[in-house]
Amino acid sequence: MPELPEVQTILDALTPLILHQTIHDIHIHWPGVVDRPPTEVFRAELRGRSVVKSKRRGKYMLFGLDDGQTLIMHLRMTGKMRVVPAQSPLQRHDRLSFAFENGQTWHFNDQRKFGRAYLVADAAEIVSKLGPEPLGADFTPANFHARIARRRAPIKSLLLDQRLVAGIGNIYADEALYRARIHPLRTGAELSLADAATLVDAIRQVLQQALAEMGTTLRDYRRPDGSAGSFQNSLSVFRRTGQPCLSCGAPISRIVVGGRSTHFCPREQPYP
DNA sequence: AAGAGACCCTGGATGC
DNA sequence: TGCATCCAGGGTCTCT
Repeated sequence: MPELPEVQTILDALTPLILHQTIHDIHIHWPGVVDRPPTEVFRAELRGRSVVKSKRRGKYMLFGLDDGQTLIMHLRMTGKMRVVPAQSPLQRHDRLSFAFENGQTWHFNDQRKFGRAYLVADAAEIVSKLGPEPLGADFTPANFHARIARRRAPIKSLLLDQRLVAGIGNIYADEALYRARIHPLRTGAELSLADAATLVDAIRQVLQQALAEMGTTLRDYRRPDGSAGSFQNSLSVFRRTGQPCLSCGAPISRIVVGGRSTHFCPREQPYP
């Protein structure tokens, strides 16, 4: 569930708590959390290491280690991070814990077991398939339009395709399409260059605002200190089915697109 | 190649 | 109250 603004907010809060702290033990509470390498290799390689830099790529968190390897984590739907004293009790759904020499422990908690950890020599192994960062310089109307121009899938589905643009999930896809006044079922091929430019701008604006508000808390998302974001108070369409459009008053519609619930204003976002 | 659907899980909400 | 069903913010895989 965490999308770009939530992942960035979590990483910003987490980084100062773990940077340059030496890991002296690794506890894998549920082995499926480690995607690669095999769990015993994962433990052996990480013991004695420290994180020397961190960054976000799409919805992935990348932790550069002092030996040059990269620890990559993805929160998927319900993943959370917290850093607490070592004597603090484990919580239900804790999947992976890193104990530091400074007496603090970094826990990864994930109710639905979708989240994953990867330890790789080259981060590209995991993130090279991702499209451009939506807030980066190469996410331009011309580039985006060129990549969707021959696609017949609904634009809503294309926004969720991380190979086209990285970091957008269901909430911000719906919110961006509303701001751009584009119906979610319009296909990529139907969108003009001007439409693409409007959408690129809407994506940037909604993500920037959500970053400023520290993300959207619906049920599970929490920052590492347990506090919530506030963008849920700024949602225009997401999970507002039947409620009046903030612009025209028409009731917000909910449909399913590509298996995902999709919310839009039928008057502000007409199907042409 | 691109698109649709199943699947991985747990638990909260809803319906009977 | 108890039980069944549906639903969830993501990503990957298979099939067509």
